[in-house]
Amino acid sequence: MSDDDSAVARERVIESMEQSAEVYGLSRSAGRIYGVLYFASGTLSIPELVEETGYAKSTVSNVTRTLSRIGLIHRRSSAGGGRRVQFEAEREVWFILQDVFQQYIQREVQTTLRTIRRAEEQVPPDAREQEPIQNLRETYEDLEEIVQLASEYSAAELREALETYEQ
Amino acid sequence: MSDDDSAVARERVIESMEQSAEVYGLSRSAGRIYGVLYFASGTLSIPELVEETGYAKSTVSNVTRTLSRIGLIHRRSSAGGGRRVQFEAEREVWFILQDVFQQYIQREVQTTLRTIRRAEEQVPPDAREQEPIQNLRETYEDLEEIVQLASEYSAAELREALETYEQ
DNA sequence: TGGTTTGTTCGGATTGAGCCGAACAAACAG
DNA sequence: CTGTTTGTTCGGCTCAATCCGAACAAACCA
Repeated sequence: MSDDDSAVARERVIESMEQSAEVYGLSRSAGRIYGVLYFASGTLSIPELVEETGYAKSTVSNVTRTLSRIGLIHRRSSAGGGRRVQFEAEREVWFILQDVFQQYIQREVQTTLRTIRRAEEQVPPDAREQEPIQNLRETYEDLEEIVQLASEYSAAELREALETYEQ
Repeated sequence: MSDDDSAVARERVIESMEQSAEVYGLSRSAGRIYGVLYFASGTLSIPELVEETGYAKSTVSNVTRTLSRIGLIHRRSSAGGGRRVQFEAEREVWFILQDVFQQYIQREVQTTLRTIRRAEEQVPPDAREQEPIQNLRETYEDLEEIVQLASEYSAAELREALETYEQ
């Protein structure tokens, strides 16, 4: 039964997405809802997502909102037609990774860097605390630049940039 | 009071580390304990960490174990002397980021890739599920290579590799 | 040897996140 | 205008993580 095989394979991948979602600070339900949308041909409404995922309507409502906000799925407000809101997965996987990355890493790096800089200004130059703070700031400045540049490249470009860099 | 200023700045940075720890999947206590060790000159024992952080002895014991396992701090078992176990922070911040990165991203990428590959083998080539799975695999293969290469470079090298890559 | 310091392990309290069902609001269909 | 379908919001339940204190083991000291 290759139809069964396909269903099993699909389910495996979606389970894997549930796990990945947890690693990246999202909920399991977010992983499954995205997965169902990723494999769907076209768009799905909230009742359809309830049917496909088994989650409660309220859960689907909440999770789709956060997924839309981050950019993992898109809200297509169909003006006409019976059902109102339709959701579609962002299928460009690299975009998603960038979005998640941005959401969690870039923001963290920037707020941390701001705090460190303020702390460094406050510390007298001869204090014992000056050197470790400066050290911290310098690494985070590198990191900020790296994250910034990485977010502007495609996966293939990034890979090539690293592979061709020999010194 | 520049002494106070130093103390305040130090506290700010440690609080920032608590936050960062949470973002990277560690506990607040882990962030604080690392922070105290980062600013300490030399090593600290568990009782000293209890005194400095305000956490219970059991908490310090558990957290230092996990931090050692990941590589954020180092356990210096002083053979002689009154106190037994001494801890020292890994002060090379880039190493730490690599460790955390490796712990959370690299492992996730590899297990995901394994699952995707298995799923792709299982799916018949003409199935509707074939194309999205293949798409997923290709992006993750790029990602695996990127993460692998990135983990081998220093912050400065990585930054330079990205900055000099123009096409 | 007895007492103290150190470190780990256990059970339990507290907290927060995730999810559900019910209640509600709003749009649509008959 | 009344029913139904859709979507959001609210309160509550459950479970897991975090942290604490107590109990225990082991090393050190007098």
